[in-house]
Parts: sequence; C-alpha cells; structure tokens
Amino acid sequence: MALSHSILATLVGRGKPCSGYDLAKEFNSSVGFYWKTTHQQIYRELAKLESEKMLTSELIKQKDRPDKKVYCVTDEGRAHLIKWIAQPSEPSPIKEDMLVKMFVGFLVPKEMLIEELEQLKIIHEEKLRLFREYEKKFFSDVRSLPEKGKFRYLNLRSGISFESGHIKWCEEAIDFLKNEFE
Amino acid sequence: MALSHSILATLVGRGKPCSGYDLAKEFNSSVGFYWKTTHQQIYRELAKLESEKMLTSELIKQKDRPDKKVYCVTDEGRAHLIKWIAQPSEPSPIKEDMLVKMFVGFLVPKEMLIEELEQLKIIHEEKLRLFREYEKKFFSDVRSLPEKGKFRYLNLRSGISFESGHIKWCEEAIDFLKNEFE
DNA sequence: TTTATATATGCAACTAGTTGAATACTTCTG
DNA sequence: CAGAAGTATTCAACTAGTTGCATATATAAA
Repeated sequence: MALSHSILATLVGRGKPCSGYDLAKEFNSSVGFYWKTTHQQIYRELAKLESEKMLTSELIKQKDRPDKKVYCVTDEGRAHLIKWIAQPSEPSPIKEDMLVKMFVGFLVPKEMLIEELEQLKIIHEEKLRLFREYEKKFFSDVRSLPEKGKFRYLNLRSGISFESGHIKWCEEAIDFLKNEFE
Repeated sequence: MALSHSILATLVGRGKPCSGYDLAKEFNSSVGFYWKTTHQQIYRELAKLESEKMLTSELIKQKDRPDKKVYCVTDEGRAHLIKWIAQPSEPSPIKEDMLVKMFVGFLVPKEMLIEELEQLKIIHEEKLRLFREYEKKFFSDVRSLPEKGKFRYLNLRSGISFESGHIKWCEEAIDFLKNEFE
C-alpha cells in the first residue's frame, strides 16, 4: 500500500509546503485521477508521517482565514520515497464492480446491463474528454516541457489510454449483448 | 464495496454448494483476475453472510480429508445480489503504484524507471498471453456458448483489453523516457 | 522416514479506508 | 442580516483488507 507514498510524492511534486487542506484538494483533482481519498485520511496520514520524521510541520497564523499547518518533506522522507520507488511494484488489482455484475449477468435482463454499460461509458467518455482537454492545453508542445511536466504528461497519457480502453470495452460489450444472444 | 457481492456472485456462478476453500481457490484463478483476497477474509465474510441469512451452510464429513462446510445462496441472498446489480456502479479508483512513481520520476535516474516499466510490461504480457490462451481454448466459437459462458467471455475480453492497454502505455512511456528527455 | 503439498478452517492483531459529525472563521450573495 | 460557500482541522466509530499464526488430516515425493 502507498497512500503515505502518494502523499509524500504529492508534497515533493508541489515543491513547496502544503496544508492538509491543499493536499485534499489536489487529491480531488490531478492526483485524484489515480488515487481517491478523504480529507480525514490525509490529516491522519500527515500526523503519522510527521511522527515518523518523514515530514515537519509549521503552524501558519492567518488573519483572513483559519490558521493552518503546513508540511514539508524531510531528507529522511525524501530518501524513504526514493527507496520505495526503487522497489519493483506490482500492478494493482482491479475490483471493478461491473465485472462482478457481468459474471452473473444471466440473473438480470440484458437491457439492465446494457443501460449500466451505457452509463459507465458516458462517465469514461467524460473523463477522456477532460484529459484530452488537458493534453491540448498544457502538453501540446511536449519537447519544450520542463522535466516535471514530462512526467506528468506520461501520467496523463496513462489516463487517456485507460479511459479509451474502458470505452472500447463498453462498446464491445453493449454490441455483444445486443447481437450475440439469440 | 463489494467483496460480499463478489462472493455471492461466485457462489451463484458456480451453481453448486462451495466451501470457503473452494472459493479461495477460485479467487486466485478466474475471479481473481479482477478481485484478489485472502482465505481469511473469505471465511470471515462467509460467516457474516450466513448470519445475515444470505447463505446457508452444511457440514460435510469426509473420511479422506478434513471435514468441510459448504455454503448455498438463499433466495434472500439472490435477491440482494440482483438488487445490487440494478444499482449503477462507478468505475473503481486506480491506485497504480507506477503512476505515483512516475509523478515524482525526476527524483531517480531514468534508467530505474525504464527498468521498472519493462518489468511491469512483462507481467502484463504474461497475463495477456494467458487470457489469449483461454480465449482460444474455451471461446473460439462464441455463438455456440451457453449464456453463462457468454458473460464470462465478456469478462475475459475486458481483461484482454485492460492488459493490452497497459502494455501499450508501458511501451509509450519507455520510448518517451529514452527519446524525449534531452 | 522426513518433508512437502494439498485439503480445510479459524483467531488475533494490525493497517487502510469510509462515514458522519463537530468546530471555527471569513467572504460572498440575496 | 441571514444563509450559503469556502477555508481549515479533528474526533469517533465503523467497515474492509492484510499478516502471521495455529490446527488438523492425507497423500505423494525425496
């Protein structure tokens, strides 16, 4: 598991001190495309990482809004992250509800499955549309990007490939359900 | 979440009483391609499902091997499963370690990432090879399959699409790391 | 004969992740 | 001026999932 690594990575990626609130927001946008979580878990994990000396925190007093605590990655945290990167990682399990449903698809009318597949397809198409928009907006000239940007581009490409694959499968399954059952 | 649904689905899919041991084996082969778990969790979940009247159990005495407990899905369990299928499901989050690593890829030498990507690619290629073998062996004449078989075919197609997509992305990323960094 | 492998189930302790609520302050909108 | 929305943190209780251990029998291999 690696929520802690994900948090360390996000902090390192940002390159500047962040509050739990900032991280929670990031986890609902850029990073969130591959890692969902809640703000509670982030706050808890931050406290844990600090107790393990992976992070240091500083309390920032603010006049116009509530005070906040910003976190910085320590050298130890950075080293820990690099050590983790160096270890080979396995692909993550899938746990896709739709596949479980398909497995026992004979329990329900085909129309029900088709409708669900169509809804799923719409969700993936929407994500794909968003990713393609990002690609056009921020990554149209890949070669001129700074190093960090190139890595983010690769992540975005993964998202695009992933969503496209899902859409294709939805289409295949819908077509199959419509035509290959007598 | 849906481990319980996954267990119910597997039992219904099998169509005959199963022991926890049988299910654990199934979860490491066919179902396991989209859902990994441990035998402990299965036994616990089975006990829970039984207490909720979704399953009934029967103790089978065996001479040649240890006694076992086999489970059957009740009408209530079946209805519960169908109700779950009828609810729309969201795509599952990704949580792919490699993407987190890529996000902070600038921390390590590119060669390290390339090697990891190559190893990942091999894993996905091996899975794809296996899936294609299944496809050839059991699904070469799709039209003549019984209904259950057709749904399994769709699941297998999802696996094939998924693995192919991963392989393509690995290739793209390796190529990019080799050629698009000055 | 010892060892490994397969069958078969379960407890205890842990880590990870979710849900719901509470608190508190500020700015913007009606 | 009331209420909604945004900023900011935390507690408590729960569900889900992992790791390690314990137990028991039978067969096949070394």
